[in-house]
This record gives sequence, C-alpha cells and structure tokens, in this order.
Amino acid sequence: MSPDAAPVRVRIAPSPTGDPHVGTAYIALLNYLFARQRGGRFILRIEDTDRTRFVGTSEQMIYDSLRWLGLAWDEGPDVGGAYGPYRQSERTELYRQAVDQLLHAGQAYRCFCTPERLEAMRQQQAAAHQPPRYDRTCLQLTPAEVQARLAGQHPYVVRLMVPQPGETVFRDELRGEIRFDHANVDDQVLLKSDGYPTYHLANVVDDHAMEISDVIRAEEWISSTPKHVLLYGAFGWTAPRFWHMPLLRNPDKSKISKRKNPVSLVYYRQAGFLPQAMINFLGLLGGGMPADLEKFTLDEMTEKFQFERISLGGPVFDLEKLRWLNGVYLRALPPEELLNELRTTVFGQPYLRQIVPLVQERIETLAQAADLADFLFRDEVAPPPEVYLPKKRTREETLKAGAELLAALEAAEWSHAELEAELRRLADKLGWTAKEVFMLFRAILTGKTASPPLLESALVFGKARTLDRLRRFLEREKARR
RNA sequence: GGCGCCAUCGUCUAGCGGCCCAGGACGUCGCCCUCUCAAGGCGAAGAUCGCGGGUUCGAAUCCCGCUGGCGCUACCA
Repeated sequence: MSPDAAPVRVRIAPSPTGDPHVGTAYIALLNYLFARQRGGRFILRIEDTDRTRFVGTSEQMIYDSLRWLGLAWDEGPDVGGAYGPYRQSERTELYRQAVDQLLHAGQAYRCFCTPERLEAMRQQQAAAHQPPRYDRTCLQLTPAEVQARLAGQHPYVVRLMVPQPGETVFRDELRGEIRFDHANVDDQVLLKSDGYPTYHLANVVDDHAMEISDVIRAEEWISSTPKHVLLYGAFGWTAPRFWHMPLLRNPDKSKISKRKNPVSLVYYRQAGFLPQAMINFLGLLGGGMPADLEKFTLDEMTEKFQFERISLGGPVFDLEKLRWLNGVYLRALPPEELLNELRTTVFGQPYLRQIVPLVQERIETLAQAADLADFLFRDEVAPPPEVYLPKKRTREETLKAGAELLAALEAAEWSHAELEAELRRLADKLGWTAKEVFMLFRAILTGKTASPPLLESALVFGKARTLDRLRRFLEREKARR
C-alpha cells in the first residue's frame, strides 16, 4: 500500500521523566486533531528508554493530564490495541532484532569507546574548531578484534553507519524539502550500553511496527530527522510523513522551560485552569484556527483547524492571555458548575482532608482555620522583605538563597524526609542555619512568619504549585530592584 | 563554531501582488457604568511589515543577500 492511501495513524510519545509537560499537551492536541479530522487513530506510546531519568509516577500523571484535557487516545498501554505493547521498555526484543539486522547488513557497527575517550575526542574537536562528531575509531576494528572485546565483556554501543559522503533529503509537510549533507550527520548511537535503544532507533522501529502514517512532533527534531530517514532506508521501510510543529517559547523566546515558565500540566490543573481553556489557548498558538475565532471547543477545532495554516514562528506561551481566557470560561460557567469545579479543585475534599490536621491544634474558632490555611488556597502570596528577609542576611544573599532553594526543591522527591534533607543540605551549602532556611521557605510559601508545619504544608500544597510560588517570588523580587 | 528552521504591534495573530500609510485579540492607558474591585461598553497609544537589493505599472505579500532569533550539535528525549 502506498503511504498516501494508508490509513492515518498518529502518535504522541511522551517519556515518563517527570511532570507531564505543556509541550506534550500541545503536540498531543495536534495529533489528536489530525487523527479526528482524517478518520485516523491516535496512539499513546510511552518512551521509557531512558533509565537514568525515569520517574515512576510519571506515566500515570501523563494519562491523568491528557485525559483531563479531553485528549482521548485509541490505543495505548492502558487501553490496549492491536499494535502493543505500547511501552518501549516492553519492546526491547524488537529493538535488539532490529539492531542485529543492521549489524549484519553492515549498516551499523559496535563501538567500544569509553565515555571518557568520547569526551576527550570532543574537547579536541572543539579546540580544533571541528564539529563534534564520532571519529569512527571502532569502525577500524577487525572482526577478530570485535569478537575479542565481546568475549571480554567490554561494554559497547551500536552506532548507525551514516554513508559518507552522502546527502539526505526529506520532505517536511509544512516547510517543503529539507536537505542535510552527511558531513553534518553523526554516527548516532542506536543501542546504549545498558541494552536500551535510543529515541532514534526506538521511534523508527515502533513507528514502523505501529504503522504510523504521519509523525507530528516538535521542531527540535528536524536536525535528527535525517538519521531517522536513513534508518527507514536501512531497514527497507517507507518513512512516514513528517510534520514539525513550532516550539512553544518562554517570554524571552527560548524553548519553553520550567525555569522560566510553569510547564507542568499538573500545575495548571491544581492552580485552577479549566481544561477547555487550556485546550482553547493551545489552539490559539500557531494560528491553525480561523483568525476571527477566539473561543472554541475541541470539537470546533476538529472541525475547523487547518494544519496548512500553522505559522512557523515559535509562539510565546503567554500566561497572561491564558489567564484571561480561563477567566472568560469561568465567567461563562453556570454557578452550579462553578461550584462543582471549586469542589473538585481548590476546595476538593481530599485536599481539605489533608489540611485539617495541619490546623486542628492551632485553632480556637473554626474561622481561624481559614486564616491559618489561607496560603493553601491563594493563587499568590507576596511577603514583604520584613517577612522574608533573615535578620543577618542581605537582600542579595537571600535572593540567591531563594534561587538555590528552588533548584534544590526542583530536584527533590516530594516526601517529608527528602524535603527536610534537602533544606538542611542547602543550609550547609549556604552557611546558613537550618532555621534561616526553613524560615525563608516558610515566608515564601505561606507569606507569613508563623504557619502550620512547613514541610507538611508544602507536601499538601504540591510540588508543582510550590515550585511556581518560589519562581514567582524570585521573579517579583528581582523585578523590584 | 557547524548545520538546520524561522522572521507583521510588547505578546498571539490576520494578510497569500493592488481593497493595507496593515485588521483583530491579550496586555497597557483613558473614559463610561458602578458602593469598591472585577466584569462589561467605548476609545487611545502601539508595527517605517528586521535590514538591503532585486522582480513588477504596483510588494508585508515573489526572489536573492545580510542581520537577528531559535533549535540541534549526548550512551536525553
């Protein structure tokens, strides 16, 4: 069957390495629309091939977040399908076979170079103003030498052998032909020394096996598309169509990142954004909808969204506009429904239940509970310097400490023990007393110097929102000087 | 640095050779409404269409160059 006639099958392939990302939602939305418009299937595949960054809770959060947005998939690890398994860690045998095939055909080779040697090589290349590329040392190895190393249990990776010289030309459906001289295409690692495939291999093998017709992904992948095209060719497979979507940006135009913008879908949900508003807002970015439409539903997008209209400049993710749009939706809600929203989010029972023990021993009247826990319901608290500034520390030191605090918490697992360890470690690092660090955190989180237990409060408030509060504090205070 | 992608108000965008000395939305400012604040209504400021060359009777729209931004340059995706 020619690719043109093949049924449309598209996929979103997030990796479970942390909180689900707003960029994932954006690409998921686009894939969803594409499938719905063309009578195709929308597949969710979990790309869990990075063992070092794997986060166990991440997969479930991905499901929850995408479902929350209303982006239902037709096939996936949790719903099944005829092309499973849909988790890459369960498909390793497939990749191993694929690698064997390439090895036998001479289109890939084993590389025994150590990370140290590769690092040294790159430094030399940088010093000589050469582009950093693998120097093919291991390609010189004789079959006997390879066998010897294999017998000696030397760890190795498998690399793609990019034909040199050569050129790869592919078509991007939005941009037309894009060409890469192979002089600029590295011998990409396909199989890591831990036996897991890299994205490049896994994505090609799976997209083929799952009969993906159109790869709709972010623009950052354009540079590595030649490697993928080469792989399809090496296997003798037909490549899918490629649609590279513009990258969401921070206000400073750089690729959207958690340091400069809230990117966690968990955050947006907990902070009280409505899924309809988020979907609507994402649909506004890139301009796929008719220009005179400002407010629309997922169904309306399915009806009217045009991929050909998408503007290729990377849109800034403008939180201000999202907030405005969310307000539009909130105001349009029947009061009864708004009540419902409140009851399941800011005033959700499970949330309230967690808060009760934090305030119980500190109240004389019920109304005081609200006073004590107000910060757990607020969108923003803004402590003045009198509150957050430790007596013996300068503003500069304190802001620096705040930035360190944010970094430490970002890396922390959200448990009491680890939070405490993290804060004490930070105190050591800064040469501050633990009390000073805890008080700074308390001030930023609660806006006050007296509060319910700090760590318990942070735990209840949630990682995404706590980090956002820190980030906004730092931004606000930096802007003040 | 190399390679690639991109380029209209601060931001999201409309525009696809004449209707554009560029339209809408967010944001900003002002006025109205109003017990306050929002919301809402009205209005204003805000883009020599990044710059320079072409093509054309005519260019934001087509072509080339430059500049700028961004991405990639990992045993991360």
